[in-house]
Amino acid sequence: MQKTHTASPRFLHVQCSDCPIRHQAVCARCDDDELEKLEAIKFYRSFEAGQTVVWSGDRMDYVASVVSGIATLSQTLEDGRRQMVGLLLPSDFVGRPGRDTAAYDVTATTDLLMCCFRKTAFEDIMLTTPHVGQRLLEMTLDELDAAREWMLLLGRKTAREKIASLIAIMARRDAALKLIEPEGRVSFDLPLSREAMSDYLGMTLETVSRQISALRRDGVIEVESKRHVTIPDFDRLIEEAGDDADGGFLT
Amino acid sequence: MQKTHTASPRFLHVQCSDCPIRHQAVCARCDDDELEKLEAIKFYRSFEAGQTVVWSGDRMDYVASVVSGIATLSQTLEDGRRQMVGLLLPSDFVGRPGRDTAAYDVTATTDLLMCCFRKTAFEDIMLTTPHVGQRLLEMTLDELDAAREWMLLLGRKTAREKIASLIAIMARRDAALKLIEPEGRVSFDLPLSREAMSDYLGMTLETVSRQISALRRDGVIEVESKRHVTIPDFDRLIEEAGDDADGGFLT
DNA sequence: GCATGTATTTGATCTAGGTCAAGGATTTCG
DNA sequence: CGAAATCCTTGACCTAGATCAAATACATGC
Repeated sequence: MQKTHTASPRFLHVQCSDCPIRHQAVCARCDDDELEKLEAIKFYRSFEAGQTVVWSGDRMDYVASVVSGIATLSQTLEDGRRQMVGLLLPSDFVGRPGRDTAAYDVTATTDLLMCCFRKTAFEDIMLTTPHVGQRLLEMTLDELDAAREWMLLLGRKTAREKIASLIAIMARRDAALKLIEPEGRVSFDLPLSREAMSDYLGMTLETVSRQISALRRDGVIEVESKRHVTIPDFDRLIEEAGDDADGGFLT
Repeated sequence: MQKTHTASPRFLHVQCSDCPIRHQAVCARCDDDELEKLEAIKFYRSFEAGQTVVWSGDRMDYVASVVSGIATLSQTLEDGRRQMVGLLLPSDFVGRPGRDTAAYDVTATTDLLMCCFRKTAFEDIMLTTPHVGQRLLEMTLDELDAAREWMLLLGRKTAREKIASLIAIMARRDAALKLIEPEGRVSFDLPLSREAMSDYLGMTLETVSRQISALRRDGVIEVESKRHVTIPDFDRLIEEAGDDADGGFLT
């Protein structure tokens, strides 16, 4: 499943970490000329943990890429039930060319730095620079795959499987950013609060907490502090996640 | 939310129904020259209701667009739990340029006719014809939005809301194909079996059946035969679906 | 150090929806 | 027409996870 698409956005991010503009996966294939054009229309915005970047329905006249920190996309029912529908880690892209209002609430989960491009100017660049559009298509298709894996999780997995899946996803993405292969023991910080996890998984935060405790009791994970976990045996975790062999590129 | 992207794939389908090749939303903006190139690499495939088009992981060396009938994309856990992750109605697109194996099981729910394009040839056309890629990006972004609305449904809606949502979605898509606005009374055939609905909604077919009965008892829908329903008051249905005002372009 | 506030864990209970099982209703095919 | 196969409905019961409530950890500012 993953073999064919050569590079994931995260990976590109790491690859080019010495050059600020190349942090933007979307322009990974740009030459210096093109980067200059992008440079001209870019600006940075930063947010504190907990701040809202935009509300669903608000005008959003830029597209952006996460430089550091974590943001979430979520949807809400009028009575307040909330479902996360996107998790943005460094190098992930937000915003939709061709649409001028945000479709989801975008929230900074940690302190967040985003590199933004004015939308209309970005659209112009897309017209003259086909590979930016092509790259965006690849990224969107990856996101669609992730969303569909996520749908399987939401619709059919048990609470325990959901938690195991999420921990595996976070471990993998963390490892990807660090360029460490997830072999054997893996140790990392959970970037999400219990509440955020519950929004991600479509369950309550109490159930999240209980299942984490259960996985700890059963030796699937070790919990050093509330936020720091170690996975003694990654394969065991994957098994608990109920995933198909190859398992997720869930964003 | 919907205002900005000008034309949905379904709409294009209807608009161009006199020209077979234009059934393919992806080439809606092609000129005659370009259509000719597409014509050269296209072929048709048909399937009977219940047949599998491809299994997840199988080689798939074409991309395709549904001409008539209905297909589903679904994912399965090893123990057989199944989640539908895509519903393909006429004019919808399947397949991913740049990937050579199917990521999901594709199944014909009804008799199905697909218009296929050899993948490598299609990719070549994409390189020389930017607007095909652009159109594909638009369509993919629409699908991603649909997937995310679907995630909200799977993660947070009650059984009753799920059924109401699904009926609303099917009614809307049916209406879109017929170019009839869903005002007042709407009457149509459910294109899915109870089991397929349960795969869509992440619940059991018994619960699907019970909730349909409940909505009938409460006068939200009228059920003429197992498969034919009438919606006396569309707004009432939307309210039952728990949706935000604007409500779904759920595929 | 102490008060205040927020995040997390854990317990006790309840319920929506799953599971198991039995009947109807429709279609298909002889 | 009747047998067989599907598909759908309904009932009785049970469990995973929600809900309500309390206790515990961990910060932060004073």
